[in-house]
Amino acid sequence: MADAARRRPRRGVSMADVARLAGVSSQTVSRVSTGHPSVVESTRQQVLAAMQELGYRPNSAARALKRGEFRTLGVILFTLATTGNSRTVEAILAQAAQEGYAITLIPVAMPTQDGVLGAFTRLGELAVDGVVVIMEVHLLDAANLELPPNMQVVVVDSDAGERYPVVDTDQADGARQATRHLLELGHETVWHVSGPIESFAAGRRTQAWRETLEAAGKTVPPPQLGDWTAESGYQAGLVLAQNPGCTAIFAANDQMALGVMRAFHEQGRSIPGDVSVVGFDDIPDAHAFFPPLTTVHQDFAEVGRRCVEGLLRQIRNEPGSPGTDLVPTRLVLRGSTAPPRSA
Amino acid sequence: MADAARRRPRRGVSMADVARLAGVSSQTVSRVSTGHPSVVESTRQQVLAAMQELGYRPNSAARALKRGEFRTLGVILFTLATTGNSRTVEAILAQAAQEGYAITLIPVAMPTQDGVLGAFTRLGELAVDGVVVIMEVHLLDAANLELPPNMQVVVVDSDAGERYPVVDTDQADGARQATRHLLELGHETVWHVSGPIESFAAGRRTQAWRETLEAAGKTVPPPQLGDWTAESGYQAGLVLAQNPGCTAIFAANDQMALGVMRAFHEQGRSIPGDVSVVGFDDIPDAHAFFPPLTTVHQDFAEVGRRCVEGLLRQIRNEPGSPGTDLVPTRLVLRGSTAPPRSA
DNA sequence: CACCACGATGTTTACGTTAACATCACGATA
DNA sequence: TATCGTGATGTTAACGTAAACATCGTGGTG
Repeated sequence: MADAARRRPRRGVSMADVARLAGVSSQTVSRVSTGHPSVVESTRQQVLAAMQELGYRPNSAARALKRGEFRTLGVILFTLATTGNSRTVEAILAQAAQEGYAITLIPVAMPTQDGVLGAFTRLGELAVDGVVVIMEVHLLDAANLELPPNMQVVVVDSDAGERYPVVDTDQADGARQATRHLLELGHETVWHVSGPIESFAAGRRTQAWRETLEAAGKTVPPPQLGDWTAESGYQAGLVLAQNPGCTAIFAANDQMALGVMRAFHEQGRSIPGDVSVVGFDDIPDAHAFFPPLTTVHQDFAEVGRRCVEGLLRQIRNEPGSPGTDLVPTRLVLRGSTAPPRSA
Repeated sequence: MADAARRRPRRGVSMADVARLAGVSSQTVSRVSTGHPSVVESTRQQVLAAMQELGYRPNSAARALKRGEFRTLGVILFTLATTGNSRTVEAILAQAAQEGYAITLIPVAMPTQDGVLGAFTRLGELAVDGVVVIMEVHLLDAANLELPPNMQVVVVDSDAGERYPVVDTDQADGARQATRHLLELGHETVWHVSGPIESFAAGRRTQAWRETLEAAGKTVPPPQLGDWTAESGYQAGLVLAQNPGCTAIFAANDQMALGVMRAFHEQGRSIPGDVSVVGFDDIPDAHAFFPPLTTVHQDFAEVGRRCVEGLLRQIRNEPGSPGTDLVPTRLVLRGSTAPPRSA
């Protein structure tokens, strides 16, 4: 065990070491390492053998220094705990890997915990060629962090369209589809459990819900304010369950819909018999809820794909389409919605 | 808009540029940049002003090359889609940030998609000082990927204790607590919905469930095989619901428990009246399930903390405790369990 | 047979930073 | 006043790689 530490050389094996052993120049080693064509097969084999023997690994710092690029993208976020964030990151990860890029996660502590970031206070030191910001840009400002100048940026879920290219799910259209679906089933109006006010996505969903009701000439009930958690949905559900006139609910995400449904179950109200519920996100569990949840499907994979493509386009200095890039949503019909009893 | 591209210099601003503008040597710029004490205040201000004006950002590749370390840890995983993985990553992220380390995510495509990884075929090129492997090490082997020699490694959720340091939740104890709880409530025996066979964690949970039943002299019903998804839990639930003797179920994770409960609800069987259900993980939504789920709480934050600490200890060549580091679990009692009707 | 083209390989240099050492000015001390 | 120490700043070199250029040998062509 103790020799494990001893065995580890302070510095790694370099091209020069490999070159010496293989009896070639280090440039030839470099050529083998990068797959350059003009190396004769016999030489290549010698070099590969030497690499193997010494356990050579290219030093990516030196490589990045020489090439002027890291082949790494940063992702700035508050948390991975929300389904939306982790799925977006996963999609970005997949797409970036395909393009030969690595992903570095950059957590931003909330303003209240400032200083926790330690060495990362200065975003500028990051070894990345560009960043995807998965949060409200103004929250970044609030956290007293400034995106470095000359840094390529794409923003998700934000109103930063003026300042940066934005990729986002078509929040408004999704909310519109959800609300219309409930109206078309014959419900008098649709009640709403919203996300937190500081979220741009939540704001857009609420706004589209309101506009859809108004356009249909329906009354607009006061929205219940939630915070994305199932618990907040439960609390909202307890309030709504008091109201016998409430027969249709649009929750701004699936977790809150889950909480709402629990509240109604506990009150002995049936879903969708007494009340219809629609969510937003289409998390993997949504179809296993009781009843399976009708919800707005977000195409996170597509969001991730467009983020990476947009960012790489900027990095490669290719012409890009600025402005907001909207990824369409679609309503997935399941068992949590039905016409009202009276209909 | 077009000038945004033009404005961007091909190469960044270097210390030499700052030094020239500030009228000092680049070494002094370096000292300011790294916060070295022996720089007189007036000089410091000049340098800072020059940095500001030129938009200087230190080049971390050069820095890493010089220092011989990246201040970055890699996390190797298949997916972020499972709650366990994303929460573990989040915890690792938080702890690493506190230590001044960045996190690079390294997705490993399944063997069937080999080649997709492109530039990452050779794990060795990664710009990391060490890696956390969140997967079965033998699966890494199957994917034809080899951990580079001389790379510092910590493994989560694996049986690799012989080859690498391992940090893991105490799977066995959690499963034991869950099973015992149901037996103590008076149930004849406990049925089980397991995770996929290739998962070490799933195997340990199943094994501990079986041993607990045997130790109590109970019959061991055949486990239902799931794959962590709510859908597979639902399928298992449909099977178990056929069996009137089944009054207590231990599902290997919360999502499958969710599916199981839906199956029982659909059959008109009440929970916990007719059947008690226990999950594993304690995902945030678990207390919003209907009914709120009794489950085994995993301390992901602690797992992440110990991973990072263990890895940094290795990197810093400090004496570490090898072997498997088990993080305790605890059973959280909620509304999905009760004594059997007959009791 | 002289010359040239081309492919394989070697040599030089620069990427941006920082450790180590060198220098310099200034004030304290004998 | 000569000397020395101290703290601020400058100079040099090296980290590992790869682009650019240089060299060498071989085979083809007029």
